[in-house]
Amino acid sequence: MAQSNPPFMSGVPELLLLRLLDQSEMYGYQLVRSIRAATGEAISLGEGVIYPVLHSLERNGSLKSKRMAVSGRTRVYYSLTGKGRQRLGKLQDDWRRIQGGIANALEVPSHA
Amino acid sequence: MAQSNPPFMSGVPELLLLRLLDQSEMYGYQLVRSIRAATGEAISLGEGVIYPVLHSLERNGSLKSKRMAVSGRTRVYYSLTGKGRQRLGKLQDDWRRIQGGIANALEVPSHA
DNA sequence: TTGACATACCTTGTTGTTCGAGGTATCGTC
DNA sequence: GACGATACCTCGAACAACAAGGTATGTCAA
Repeated sequence: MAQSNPPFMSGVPELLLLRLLDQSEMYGYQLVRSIRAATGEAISLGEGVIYPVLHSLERNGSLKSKRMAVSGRTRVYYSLTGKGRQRLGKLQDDWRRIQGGIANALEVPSHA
Repeated sequence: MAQSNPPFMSGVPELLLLRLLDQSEMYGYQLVRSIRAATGEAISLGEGVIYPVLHSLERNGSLKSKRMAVSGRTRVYYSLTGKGRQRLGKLQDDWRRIQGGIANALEVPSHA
């Protein structure tokens, strides 16, 4: 990971993408902005992250895409497949487990 | 990351180590078990993760160590330095930001 | 006494994946 | 006709988590 955003980001782009696309189909450039909005500006992912993840998700059958021309520009809309929904479910479970585990570890009375 | 355990683990070993060592000094092998306990069995890190992180944290001045012989075996006890406490603070902030951002994204009324 | 298991330390190589920087092209507008 | 926004894309670097493997000592039971 060439982080510039701090750590804790592994798996996050995939989770966010699947989650947003489960709500409505979207195209890449739109997802870049939606992620900022959906996370309350807490997380910002560049196009250099979004597109590769989108492609690999499509390659492994979690997403399907359709190209559409909108006022001269081409957009590639992505939506979830059954496999994608399954993958989303698994990632959400994993996330909750890790998140809960860390919450446990952090909530213990502080040393200071 | 060679994940086999699921994703979402980047930065987590460092955070957990610093957090536990902020509460009391401990040695590596003990930390392996403490992490399982502190996270309610949600997170389990092998020695192959713990020791390298411990070493790199010591190298960069976040931890200091002292060797102690206990009933024939050598233990290396680690404790936080000022820099380590600072690092812990930063990581906790980062974690809370990411965690909050994802919570936002996930809590939106589900599609289904 | 030997075998197994827990304790306790360690290193190596693989592998994925995030990220910034860079690249193309169209549209609107000033 | 230049600029910024829209919209797609690729490449290489850096990092770090992980499994597997390696050493050695203590304890306990068969």
